[in-house]
Amino acid sequence: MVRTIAPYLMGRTIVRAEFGSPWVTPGDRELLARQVMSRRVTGVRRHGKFILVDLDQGSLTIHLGMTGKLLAGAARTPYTHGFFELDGDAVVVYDDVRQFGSIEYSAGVNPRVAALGPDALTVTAEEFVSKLRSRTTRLKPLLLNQAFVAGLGNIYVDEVLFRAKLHPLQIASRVRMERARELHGLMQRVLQESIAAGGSSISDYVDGEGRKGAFQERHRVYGREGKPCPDCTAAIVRTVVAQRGTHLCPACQRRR
DNA sequence: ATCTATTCCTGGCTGC
DNA sequence: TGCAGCCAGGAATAGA
Repeated sequence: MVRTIAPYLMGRTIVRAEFGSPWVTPGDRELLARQVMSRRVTGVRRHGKFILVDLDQGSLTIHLGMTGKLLAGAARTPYTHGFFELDGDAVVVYDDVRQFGSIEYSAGVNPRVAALGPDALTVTAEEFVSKLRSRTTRLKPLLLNQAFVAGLGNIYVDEVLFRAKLHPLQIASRVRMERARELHGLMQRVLQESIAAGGSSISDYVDGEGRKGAFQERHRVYGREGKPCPDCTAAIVRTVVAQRGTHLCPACQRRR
């Protein structure tokens, strides 16, 4: 999303902003509009799942939640909860059917971003391995924990654990050093492959220009319950771990 | 520190 | 065809 929306925001000045949903933008929405009005976008970055739009004063922190989208040049819909008009007649809207996303302005570092762990794409193997092996919790909830590593969601945790041949309920501290190192490498590889494929469009996700991704076609376990494991042909199983649908190959990912 | 259940919202799908 | 019930890429929170 950041890669496709950045060209539409970078260097431009916000000339008008409107916000609608009290869920996406709690508090005073007119104040928020005034805070971003006439501000120039000096950077569009990401940390984990948070999109950081740096302004010449302060910054916007955007989380897409489950169904949020930033769309360039799109018309408003009943699901448009944020509207940005920029100089040069550019328009960027924030659409969000379920309204689990958020748009926040902060003068300094957003506190929710400050609480995040290192980004999954850039954390070093050394840091990842040592942090992982210091925790006594199970792998899946740990990898979903944004304060541990920021950026993995439910799809990618399942996909990464499958590729690493690790069971989602395995205790993190009991993963051997070498396996933890492999897990780190696979985590970054899967994320990079997905980004290159435009992401996973299960139902709603599209990029800043409205294009669907293709990585869902390369999922090996997520959403493939009952289908053959790509590695051993056993049937993929769906269970629930940490209240989240969890997909795994019971033969390849032995619990230990 | 870790785990569980619950909550926010809407739409799509399944089964009766 | 209609409707109830359940499920969904997230994350905060309360209580154990």
